[in-house]
Amino acid sequence: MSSYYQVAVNFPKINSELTYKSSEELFIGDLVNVPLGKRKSQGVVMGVSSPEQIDDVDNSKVKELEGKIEGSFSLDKNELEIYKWMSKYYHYSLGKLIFDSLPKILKRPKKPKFEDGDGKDLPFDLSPDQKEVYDAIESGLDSGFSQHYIHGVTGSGKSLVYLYLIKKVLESGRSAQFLLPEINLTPQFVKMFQAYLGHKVFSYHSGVTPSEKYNIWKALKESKEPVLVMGVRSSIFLPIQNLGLVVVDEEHDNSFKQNDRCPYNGRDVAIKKAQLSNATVVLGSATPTMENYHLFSKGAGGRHYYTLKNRVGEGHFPKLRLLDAKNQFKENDPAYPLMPETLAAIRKRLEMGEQVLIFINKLGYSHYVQCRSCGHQFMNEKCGCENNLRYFKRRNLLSCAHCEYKQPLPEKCPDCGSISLLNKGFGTEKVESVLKKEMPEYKTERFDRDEISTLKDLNDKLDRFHSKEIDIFVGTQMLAKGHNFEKVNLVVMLGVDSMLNFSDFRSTERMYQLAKQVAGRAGRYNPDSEVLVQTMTPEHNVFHFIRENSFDGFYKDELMLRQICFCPPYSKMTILYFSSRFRDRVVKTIGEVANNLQKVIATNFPEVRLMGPSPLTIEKKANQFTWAIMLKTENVNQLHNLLNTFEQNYKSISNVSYKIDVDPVQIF
DNA sequence: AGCACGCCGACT
DNA sequence: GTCGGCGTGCTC
Repeated sequence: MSSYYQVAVNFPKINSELTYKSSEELFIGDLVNVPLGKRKSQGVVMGVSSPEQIDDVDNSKVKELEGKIEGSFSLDKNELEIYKWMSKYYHYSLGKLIFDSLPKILKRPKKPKFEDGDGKDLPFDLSPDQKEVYDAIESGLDSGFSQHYIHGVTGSGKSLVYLYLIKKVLESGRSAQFLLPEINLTPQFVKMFQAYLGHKVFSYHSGVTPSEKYNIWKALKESKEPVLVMGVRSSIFLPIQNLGLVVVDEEHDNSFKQNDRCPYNGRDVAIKKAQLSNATVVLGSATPTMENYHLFSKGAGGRHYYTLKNRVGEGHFPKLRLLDAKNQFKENDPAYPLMPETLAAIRKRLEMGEQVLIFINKLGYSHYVQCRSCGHQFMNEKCGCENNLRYFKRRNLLSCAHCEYKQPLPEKCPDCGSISLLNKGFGTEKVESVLKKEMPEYKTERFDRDEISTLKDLNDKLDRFHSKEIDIFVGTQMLAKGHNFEKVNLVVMLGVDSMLNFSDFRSTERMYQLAKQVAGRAGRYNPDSEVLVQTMTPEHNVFHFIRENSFDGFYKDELMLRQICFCPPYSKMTILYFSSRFRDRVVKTIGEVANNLQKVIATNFPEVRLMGPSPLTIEKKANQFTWAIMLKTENVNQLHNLLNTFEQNYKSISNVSYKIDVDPVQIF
């Protein structure tokens, strides 16, 4: 006799379980092949029932499933729980979420090779500050779920506190998970942890091959001994047994947010996972997100908050110097975008035998190219995105930031034939070329994605900088994270105005975080180190708080603004996106959806506010037009119920597809 | 998301 | 007659 099974199917639009029958005995969590319409798909067994329990589906429609997936293993209760929570919270198909998150199931994986840690004695004692934080967290390690935040300035030794806590947890026989951004997960960092822990340490990131990922998965499922998993966002799905501690370092980092497929935030999933496992969770950052600072510093819901205010040893904080860049440049100024004071400051440092870092959050030579006589802007029709093409001079390419489109820069304007083309805006490549011209006696090189594509490139560049073969690094955010440069006491920030003008409610927060990170790169050993910022708005409040080194002041000021605009942490936010190849269809559909939602809100969910619809800043990307509706509320239940109502009633007319982004990080 | 089905215009 | 372009509907 065959049994009936409720299966979560790997299919985007199906977020309810489908019923199949099978003569083979299956269990909850088994991964199976299933027929779906005229095709085959995969699924996860979520429930088992006998024939008489099946009343909600026409019995003749129930199909036979095709058995377990070869080489697969079953998901345990903990794994299913976190996936189910995510599926509900992010309004995303459970089956698709699971199959997107699992490693590729291999029939013939390579032989695994895992090494135990060395278990050396810990090299340094904790400082009194660090010890205090450690003791407070350690005392709760055995008493179930608890949440902690370590707000520690760059160089305050957060990592050492993590290391001590992880060691303690492993010695008590439980496992630990350490989540961090890709850029901080260097082999050296992993080796450091491996050296002082007497247990297995798994490292999980984009460089790990599918075969190794599969083996780590399998090893964790079978392992009973305590392990440490150090990994990026996706490592949150690894089935770590007997989890006692979850650490999320650089909690504010945007790389924890996934943007394609299910748009989850790995940091928030990590907190939920710790809760479901009765584990301790520790978040850490030098620049907390407004949301978490608000929750933790108030001690909401029994959360704990600690600060580490001092740099270890003789550490110093660099001073902030602002240069007003208003009306500073004439067209074709040879030093553009570097002001005379900036050049002088750089030269002075170099003459003292120091090195200099320059940050620009933009790649390339110019932001866009414009014809001087007719004003034509280069945004080729062949590129399916409605925005200007960025210019890369060395490769002589106009390239799109949103798709793969590239073309050589034409000799003359396609509209009027003029050969006078103007570069507007600047990026790392432009600044590099200006410095090479202005200071040929010093060696300037770039540190960005354009120049560095492999780990080897990265290490080579860093080695050459550390050995003083290079005097000036011109880089993007790549340079702002994690590195420590002894001979650098001047960092210059350019192009920050485009960051501050951006119409995202988090733009000031991001400016503050970036400036703090950048400051953290320099001046640990020198009392007169400085961060020099060229800006059109030196009077902006954010600079005042950076200069005063007052994060409390900044957060207080910013919280007030968030309250006024009813933005997180004072509201919960969700964005609904609608896309189609045809603009009129998106506009029509989203208009109808907004009207219907307003009606449902008025009758059932009065605490939800709807804004829009409005087009994205770049309305057309890769030949798809996208518009959005924003929802804000303090009432999380009403928001989720409204989204459920929408999903049940939405019928895709003329192929307009939608995407739900709960807790968005990027706004349009 | 894909894939089949079916409707319609343009072709041998 | 029939090829193919694309709008519509469905997945236990």
